[in-house]
Formats: sequence, C-alpha cells, structure tokens
Amino acid sequence: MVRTPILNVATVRRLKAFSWATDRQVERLLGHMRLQYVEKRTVLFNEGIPSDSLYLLVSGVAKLSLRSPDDERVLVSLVAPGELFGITSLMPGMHRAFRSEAFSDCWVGAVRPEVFVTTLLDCPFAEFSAMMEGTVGRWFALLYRYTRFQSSSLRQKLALALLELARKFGVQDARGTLLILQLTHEDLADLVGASRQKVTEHMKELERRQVLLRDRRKLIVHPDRLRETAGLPPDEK
Amino acid sequence: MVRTPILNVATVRRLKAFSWATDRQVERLLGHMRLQYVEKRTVLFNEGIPSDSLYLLVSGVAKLSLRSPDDERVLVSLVAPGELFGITSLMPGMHRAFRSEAFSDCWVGAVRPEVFVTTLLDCPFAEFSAMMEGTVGRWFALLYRYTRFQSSSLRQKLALALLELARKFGVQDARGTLLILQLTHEDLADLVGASRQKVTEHMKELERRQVLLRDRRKLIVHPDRLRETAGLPPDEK
DNA sequence: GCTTTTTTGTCACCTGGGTGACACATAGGC
DNA sequence: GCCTATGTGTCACCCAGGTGACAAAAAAGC
Repeated sequence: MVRTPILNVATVRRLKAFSWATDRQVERLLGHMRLQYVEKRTVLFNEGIPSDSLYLLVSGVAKLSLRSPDDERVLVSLVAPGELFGITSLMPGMHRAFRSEAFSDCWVGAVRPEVFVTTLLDCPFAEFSAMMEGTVGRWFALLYRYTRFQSSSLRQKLALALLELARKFGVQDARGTLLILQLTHEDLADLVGASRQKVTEHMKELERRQVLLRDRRKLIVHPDRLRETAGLPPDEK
Repeated sequence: MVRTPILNVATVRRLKAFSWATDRQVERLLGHMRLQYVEKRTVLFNEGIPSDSLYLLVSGVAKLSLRSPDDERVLVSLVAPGELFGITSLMPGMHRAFRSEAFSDCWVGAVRPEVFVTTLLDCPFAEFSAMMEGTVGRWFALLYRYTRFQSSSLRQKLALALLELARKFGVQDARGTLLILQLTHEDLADLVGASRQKVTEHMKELERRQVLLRDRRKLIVHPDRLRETAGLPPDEK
C-alpha cells in the first residue's frame, strides 16, 4: 500500500493550486476535501453522468478522454498534479463531458463544487454557476465540437457544424429547421477545416439523402438526421 | 443609415441574454453599455491584443476566427444575437484568443468586464477572474490547441501536443526539457488523433532533426524548436 | 434589362495519413 | 535471469480529402 500524502496549505502552495486564495481560505477548503487513492486505469467518472464533485489532482497523472462514434478513444488531455479537473461540476446541471481515469496511480482530492465556490469566492453558488454558464458555456460548446472533430470524417464534421448552427440560428419551419443565415460553401469549409470543393460534394450528397434542403441560399436542415449522420445518439434534450 | 435599436430590459430578455440576472441588475448593466454599429467585414478586435471589453451581440452575426501558420483563416465560431463574446476579458491579463469581425452588419454592446462582474455577481472582479483562470483556464488551453489542430499537419499537431505536455510535465534538464511521464507512441497518437505508426515515423524524424531526444522511455524536448515545427511564433512568455 | 462578380458543381490528379502485417527491442513479472 | 507482454520501427498498399481548372448558375450592380 502507498503512504497517504499530507495535504496541507504548504502542499497546496507547492502544487501551485488555488494560488489566488488566502491561506485561511485554502485551509477551510481542505477541511472539506476527501482525499482518495485511484489506481492506474481506474475510471473516476464517465462522460454523461451528472457531475457533483470537483477534483484536485494531488499526485500522479490523470487522463481525460472521450469515446468517438466509431468507438475509438480520443485522449483529450493529461492532467498534471496541482490541476483542478471535473470542471463541468461548476455549471448548473451539467453532465460530465469527458471520462476521467487514472493514467498512473493517483491521489486526488474531491470537493463539492458549492463548497469550493462559497469558500474561495464568498458568493452564492447558484449565481456563480449561472454566470459561468452564461459566459464560458460557449467555450465549452466549442471544445465539445472540436474534440468530436478529432475522429470524424468530413461528412460528420459538416453535420456537427450544421447542428451547432441550427441550435444558434435555426427557426422552425414546415420543412424543418431554417437557418436564418447566408452561408456559402466556403464559409462552411472554413468552419470545418476542409476545401470548398469537398464541402460542395458533401452538401449535395446530404441534399440527396434529404438531411437538408436549400431554398435559394437559405438552408433548411433536419436536426435528427444530422445527428444520425454525425454519429451522435438521438436527441435527449 | 440604420436605426439604432432600443436596448432595454425587455430587449435583453427577448435575446435570452443574462437570463440569470434580475431586472434591476440588467438595468444597471445596460447603463454602462456602449452600443455600437459594426459594418459587415469590420474587425472588432484582433487576436493577441489586450482584452478590455466584453461584448453582447444585439443583432446581426459576428464571427470568431484565427490565423493559422500557413495564413489560412480558421473560422472558429459564428456568434448569434444574445450571445456574449470576447470572454478572454474575464481572465486577468489575458489577450484576445481570436479575431472577431462582423459577418453581417451588427449592433454590439460593449461593457468593461469589471462592471459586468460586479454588477451581476456582487463580488470583486480580481477574485472572480482569478477563479475563472484557475478553473476554466484549462478548457481554454484545450480549445486553443484544438483550434490550431484544425489546419495543421500531423507533424505540427505532434509538436503542439508535446509543447503542452512540456508546459505541464516538463522539468529543466541539461539537455532540454525532460517530460516526467511514460508516454507510448500510442498515447501520443490518441492525443493528436493519428495512427500509432505515423506517430512513430514522425517522432523518429523529430529525433533526427534534434527537436527532441529519448533517454530510455523518457522524452527530452526542445520547446523552441517545437514551436518552430508547430509553426508558432518564437516564445514571448 | 444587361453586365460583372460571386457562388456552385464537377472534373482529373496528387498526397498525407490510415491499415495490416511482421520483425525487433524493451521492460516488467516472478 | 528468463519469459511474456508491451512498445517500436518499417514495410507495401489504399483512400479520404486537397488542388487546380473550368463551366454553369445565381446574385448584385447599375
């Protein structure tokens, strides 16, 4: 068995965690932190489950990953000692975006997000977390799309991009979701990082498959079918 | 010329912006917001400059983009009315990550981030922004890497990933920056979304070019040369 | 309306990176 | 120290998607 590390203010400072907080605040926070040992390869949390804890990596290396449509694992990031992870817990009702597992044997400290916020910021958790959602929520959505892009074909990337656009710029229409936006194939190509020509080809193909249709230069998309072509599970929202 | 839109609490509610704030707070915030008209194609801010304003898109469509090493523009996102953007301003001393320009003619409201935070959250800006940095800073770093990935070759992606690892897990060594991490080529492949074989090939090539070297299964990298192979400007930090 | 510019559609051809296969090297386990 | 499992190096081959080129169709000016 491994010796339990000592987690006190000095250790936290050495880890360069919570550098903005006072000693007093850190001390108070540590009082609420559960330290746990996580053996290599053990999953700490899985994507999609509700997020109720915020973690501090004390020692070892943790890993954030994501399962792609074709069941490959995308390694999103490696977490170093001193880093906070499981940050979705700071946003209201948000589920885990990534799976977290121990890349090597780890010691992690877990704390409830409400305790974290109220201890270090002295502001109601609900307000803070609504603020987070309203501001960095967009970053999160982008990160989500880009991590998906990693293991997607061009067609899937297009579908993902169009889904995002439908969410932002779509209005309901008899024929589907109308994008109130003048988009050229070149814009789409820049968005998914592809050539204009291939975008044209795939858009034609999506039209043929009735995933979308065009009325002059306005797009009308069918979100369900887009999700399907993107390799996402059917909508649950 | 275009009619200036009326920006009051009702408008904000219709835009679904600041949904978590009270009418009173919104009203106070609006008092500090400068409304401006931005003509299509006009650049609102450029990547790399200090960020001192937070923006609310009132009407039109804005665009966030990024210039890649080979001078292509990566279109990162399109901003819809009601969205906040220019969020780097909420983090201390952070520079703009993306360029923002008007995709169509726009009306945007600009507000100082300190005013935004103190009005809507009643908590000192410095504390809030340190908290942001300590928590969602990691997301931001990831987003940065992934947006760069978009227009990079495998070699560049590898260099970017290794740079991130060097920042997190590197210790100075006579021969360069030693990564205190046992990484297999397969791990690297998962990180950059490539096949194990090609990663092996490129790692060999990087060794040949003296961008990195290996001591048993530990990597020693040369960050300056990595930046160069990644197509990034020389370090300014 | 007619002209100019921008976008779309479709080629043929090239290339970076994926795949499968297999030999060799290394590192743990015991 | 030996054995087994895991990682590395290197093929030959294939394919998705990039590139350049050009015609047709739509939009935008005027």
